[in-house]
Amino acid sequence: MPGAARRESARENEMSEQQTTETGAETYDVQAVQDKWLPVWDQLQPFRADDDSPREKKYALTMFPYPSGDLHMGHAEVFAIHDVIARYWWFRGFEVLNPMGWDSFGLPAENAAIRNDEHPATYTYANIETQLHSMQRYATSFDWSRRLHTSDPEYYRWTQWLFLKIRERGLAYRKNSPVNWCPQDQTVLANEQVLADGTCERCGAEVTKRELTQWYFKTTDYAQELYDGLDALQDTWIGKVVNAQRNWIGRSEGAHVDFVLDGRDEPVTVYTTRPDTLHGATFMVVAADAGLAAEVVTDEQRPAYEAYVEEIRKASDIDRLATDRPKTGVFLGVHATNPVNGERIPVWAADYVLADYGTGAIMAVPAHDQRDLDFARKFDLPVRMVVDTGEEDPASSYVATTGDGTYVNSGALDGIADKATGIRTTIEQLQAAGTGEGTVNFRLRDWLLSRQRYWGCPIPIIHCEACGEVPVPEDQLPVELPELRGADLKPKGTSPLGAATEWVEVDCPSCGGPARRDTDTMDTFVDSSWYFFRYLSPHDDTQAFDTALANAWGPVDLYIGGDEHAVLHLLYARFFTKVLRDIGLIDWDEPFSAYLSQGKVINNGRKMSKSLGNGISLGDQLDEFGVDAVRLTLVFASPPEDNIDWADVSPAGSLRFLQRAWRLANDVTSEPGADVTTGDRALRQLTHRTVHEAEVLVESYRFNVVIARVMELVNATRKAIDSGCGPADPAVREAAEAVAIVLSLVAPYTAEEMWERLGHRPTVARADWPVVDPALLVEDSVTAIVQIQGKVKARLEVSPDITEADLEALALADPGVVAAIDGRPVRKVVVRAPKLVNVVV
RNA sequence: GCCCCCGUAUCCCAAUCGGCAGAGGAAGCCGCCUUAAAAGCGGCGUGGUGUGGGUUCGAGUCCCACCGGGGGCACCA
Repeated sequence: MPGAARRESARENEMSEQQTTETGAETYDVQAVQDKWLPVWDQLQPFRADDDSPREKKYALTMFPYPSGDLHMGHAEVFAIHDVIARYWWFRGFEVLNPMGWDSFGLPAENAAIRNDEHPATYTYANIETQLHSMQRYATSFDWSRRLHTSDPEYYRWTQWLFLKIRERGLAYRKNSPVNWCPQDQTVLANEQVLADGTCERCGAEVTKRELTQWYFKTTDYAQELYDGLDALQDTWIGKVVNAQRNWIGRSEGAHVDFVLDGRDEPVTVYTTRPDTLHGATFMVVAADAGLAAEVVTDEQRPAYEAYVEEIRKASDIDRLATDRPKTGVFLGVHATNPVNGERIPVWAADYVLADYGTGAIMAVPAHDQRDLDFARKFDLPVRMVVDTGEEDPASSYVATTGDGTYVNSGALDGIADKATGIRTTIEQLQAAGTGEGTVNFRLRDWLLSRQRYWGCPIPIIHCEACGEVPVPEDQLPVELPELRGADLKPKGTSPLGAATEWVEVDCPSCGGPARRDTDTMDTFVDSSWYFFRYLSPHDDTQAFDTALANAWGPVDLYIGGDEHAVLHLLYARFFTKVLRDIGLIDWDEPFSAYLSQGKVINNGRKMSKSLGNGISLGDQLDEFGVDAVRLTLVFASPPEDNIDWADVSPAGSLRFLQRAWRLANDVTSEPGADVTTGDRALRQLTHRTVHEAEVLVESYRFNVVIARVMELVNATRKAIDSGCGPADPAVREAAEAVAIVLSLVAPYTAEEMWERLGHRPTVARADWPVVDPALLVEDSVTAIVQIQGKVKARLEVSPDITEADLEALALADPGVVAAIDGRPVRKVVVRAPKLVNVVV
């Protein structure tokens, strides 16, 4: 048992730390320092945000956790990173809103309740208390007065209210459609919750399809704005997240083209990104599972069509998602007319055309689209090249050509050699003829939010046979969950709420007749799409949040979280924000001005997992090395967005450093307030440079480098004490105080202890950030390098404000340089005073 | 297949505007301390920046191609 062995050795360390060394020097007792300061901070409450403060406001936000068990290494990392920023903002004079809460609805609690025959709240709230305790011990700077839980009726009352507001705007609707169904969890999943291999992201079961009537939010109404908004976030959000959102929204430009179908009044509209290849359309394909196919199929072909639909229904999602599987399809017996050349082309149904993308129908141009070409080969349909790219004719090569080329067989386009012109010309033609138009299409679908589970926010709708969907009146909110527990919650394909008869059966609020409550609950992503508004006034029982407060504090200045939410949660929160703006509740457009994602904590190159037996227990690490050393290790290991391999880092080394820093405070012998201007200049310069760099580095999230700089200062101060200006020099005090203050961003216990030993009152967290003296940032002299052909040949100590002419003269007079030039004619001299001279010969 | 990001020492990682490749840590090695070991303290930097081109007085940094790794999207028309 390595864990037990580690705890054993930790206990031995503690015992030895309580003794003093033979020289009488005290040793740093990690646990005692932690026990000492936690209650002091608890009393001082240094991080409570005041809404009425005259200071400039900052909103620091970290994704709130789901309460499953205790905190783990991943939480420890994100809280450590987040705390650097939050504490830094306080130091720099901002009033900082730094709240924390729990995303406390969700499946694990429900599963635990079934397993243990209890209520999901039991598991949920017990874990919240455990995590709260751990977060406090971890010395996070959260303002606990703003704590919230999304599973509290006081919270979900307003989730329901927002749902009704969104519905009033026509942005929530029900529709019957095939949806992703997880047979394991017995619930519907959003597209986002189905992995690329067709399995459930939560339980790994193979996802199937079901026809159900479900609630949706119209995220597609905001597709363009959600896409365009990313431009403004390009520089302040971590790049990969912006890229992931762009890919997810999937904007494409193309055209709608109308094809008249034999015997049908309404033309069929197809979506294409290549309207310029319209002359090469040799057949049309409609999605086999769309209503259109069933409608237009001829009686003669209907049996074949129905057999085909039956066949593809049986295919699993995994089969469907394999990109290299052979094309299948069936002829529908009808023909369509190509609007640009009047040609009649056959209409087929196939499953490679998706019902819910574009119009669910395509024009097939086999010469210039590989999928269409594969289909054409399979069913022996004609292939007509209309863009001559110089490559072999796709009709014989079986390789579709997609590049630029010269148009052929394309009427008015013939001879044009530019794709953009071809597309534009065709769209103009179509528009003039009234048979098509340029359009923009998105991959993004509407957000399916119904879940057939218990432990979530009830949907505040009553279904009445006479009145239809009736919203629960606002004064009757919240619609609280009925008391269900244990076996009542077992998945059975319909929502467990349906079994709570007394709860379900209600009088219609509109007509008073018998009616039934909606028995689904909302996707928990709804809860987390607006929690950052609720933090502004979490106890307000008159409104979801206060508009004035939202406009004062918002948007969030920096949001930190995991990559796993790069698309879903962040996109939904952006959607909610835009809707709330349109409702008139806020006056800004984007919820998170900056976004930083933290990497994962892994071990030995692999994700930590029970099955691999490579898990690292946060609790064990904290017991062995202390909170500060673990926090320091996590922040120092790498830039925040990189993964941290616990096998590559050294919490023992972190602890060693903290002890060295702590010892500085003990060694300082000058009094607080000593006149620093008389202190050792070299050390003072380093101190001021370190503080200045810390500012720049924190603001650019390079926290690992901040720590390296503090380590440098600690090393230099140690040297100054032992073999330099000595412990009484005020510069040593200045350095040690700067170390304590900067270090408090990441190691609050050690910093607090140092601060006290330096003769100050707690808390260092609210001490004055050192004022950087610009005069001390200027070097007394700098080393100028002299290069010949870019190779360093000499170094010169010069004044930092030397002129270019003086530096050049000095360089060319240097004996080493003269020797290196060796009499060759100087062709050019590049001077960058005061650092460099490059002589070209 | 399309789109993003990253390759620096044994390892984790630094390197404002293109300007001396090395700040910090880990490991290792050498000392000091110790009866000894561990811990502690002090010291030592070993590669020329994945590869090949290009631009430039000068490239880790900019451009192109390729290789390797990671991520997003994907029968999305």
